[in-house]
Amino acid sequence: MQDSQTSETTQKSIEATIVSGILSAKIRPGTRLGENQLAALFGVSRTRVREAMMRLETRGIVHVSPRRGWFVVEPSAEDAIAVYEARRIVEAGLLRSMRTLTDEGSKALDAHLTEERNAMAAGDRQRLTYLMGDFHIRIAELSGNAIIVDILRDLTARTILISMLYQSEFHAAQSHKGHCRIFEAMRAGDFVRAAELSVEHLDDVEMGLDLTARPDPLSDLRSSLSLPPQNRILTSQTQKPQLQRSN
Amino acid sequence: MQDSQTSETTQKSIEATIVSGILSAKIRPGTRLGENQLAALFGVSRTRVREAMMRLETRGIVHVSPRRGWFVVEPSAEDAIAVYEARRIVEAGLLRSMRTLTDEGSKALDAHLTEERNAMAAGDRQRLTYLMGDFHIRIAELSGNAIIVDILRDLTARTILISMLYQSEFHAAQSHKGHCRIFEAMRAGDFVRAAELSVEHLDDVEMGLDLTARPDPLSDLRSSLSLPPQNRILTSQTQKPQLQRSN
DNA sequence: TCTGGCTATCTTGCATACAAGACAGAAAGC
DNA sequence: GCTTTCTGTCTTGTATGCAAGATAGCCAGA
Repeated sequence: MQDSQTSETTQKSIEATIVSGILSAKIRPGTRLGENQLAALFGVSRTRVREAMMRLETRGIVHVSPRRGWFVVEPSAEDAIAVYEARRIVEAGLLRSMRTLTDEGSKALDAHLTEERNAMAAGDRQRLTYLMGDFHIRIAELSGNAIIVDILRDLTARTILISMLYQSEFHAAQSHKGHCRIFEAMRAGDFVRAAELSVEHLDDVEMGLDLTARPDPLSDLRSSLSLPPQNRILTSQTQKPQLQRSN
Repeated sequence: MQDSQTSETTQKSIEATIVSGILSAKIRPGTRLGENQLAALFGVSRTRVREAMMRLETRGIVHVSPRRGWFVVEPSAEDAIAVYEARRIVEAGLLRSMRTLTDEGSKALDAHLTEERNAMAAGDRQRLTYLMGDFHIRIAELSGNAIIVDILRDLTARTILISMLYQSEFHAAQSHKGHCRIFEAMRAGDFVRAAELSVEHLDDVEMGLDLTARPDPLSDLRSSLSLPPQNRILTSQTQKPQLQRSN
């Protein structure tokens, strides 16, 4: 039992480790995830690493370039827009569907916002990045709907990758304020307002991105030669072939 | 190129074949999907079948019972409720986020509704099931956001599995009417109304389910012995161990 | 010096072999 | 007859081996 526990855990733990690495901004977009490397790291064979990679691929977090390797996705500008749009849709829909905020829920969010303040005070940027994303996941958890939680977790992971690529400076205080306002509205029972604030908040963050910054150093050349864009439009399954590494 | 095309296609085609089989109600919940069977069917080795199964598992469509086999999920009553809730959240959020309905979009939906009418007239229930689900996917496609489309496709697949388990009779005419009303509102540019109608429509369909019908013939015994419920609550990743087959 | 091609090496793609659990059905004991 | 145990078969779990593409670096030739 100990053994099967361990091996079952190992299986999903590769996946979970990578996702949480991204959520806490420890893994950058474009990072190469070699099957052999990970296999050695986790003490398993390539087979299981591959399984984890395939699962992450369907979650839109990782991408394989045939016979070159697995890479953490580098969302294009179009991807970034789509991810923010999807988040607005899901989060606004979620908040509008809520009817009450339980006491525990209120406490959980309150504690979370305190953590945000602490991390800001400590200047712990990695932790801050994690918390800023986690706020939205926590809201999803309040709904008790695991499907929505999963969807938002994956979208949040991608959001963090996006901000690592396109966010020049980190307006933590602003985001924190946005979170506080959403929480206020929720506590007041005004979920429609909370939904509106959530959309505004996501808009704010999106506006703070510099989507002209290119993760692909060839994109200007490409466009001046009027070649087709690197990514086909927003296909979450089919990702672009990576033509460059990030370092 | 022909070759690589073919092999690349094969890879995703197992996945796509199964999903479309479910969407058109040709594959029932609880169906066993043996690795060897599928491997023979598609003319590939178990390895690739397994990859497809893993992907389908992360999409919540398939489930593995250790050393027993892969099965199409049989959503529990709780799962069913969660799926409908998630759909209400996403679809309402989606419709509210829309600003215009293009001419092509209008034509596409109109054509779709005609197809629904035709299928009703022809009494083609399988096709009707497919179309009833596809309507919602088409709406998502109008948004041009592939992330939302993927999410709704998977949720729709699960919805169809749910209706195969819990829907005693099929109120096609009623659903069709609901779709028409949503389309009317959209064409009138009233997306808020469309969102409301969409929620109502999903409520209607959910109400038409008999969630006391048991996919698990042991559940009454289980509850009379006051054992813990078969499924932990709504964990989309961790599915229940199947204790029975459907035939 | 620059260009083109060759080769060595590293990567994933895929199939296969073997391990080990689950189950059904027979056989044995009561 | 009923229960229990055992064993053969079928399933997935996992590692490994080999094929084949991609890449980088070297070397030769202009």
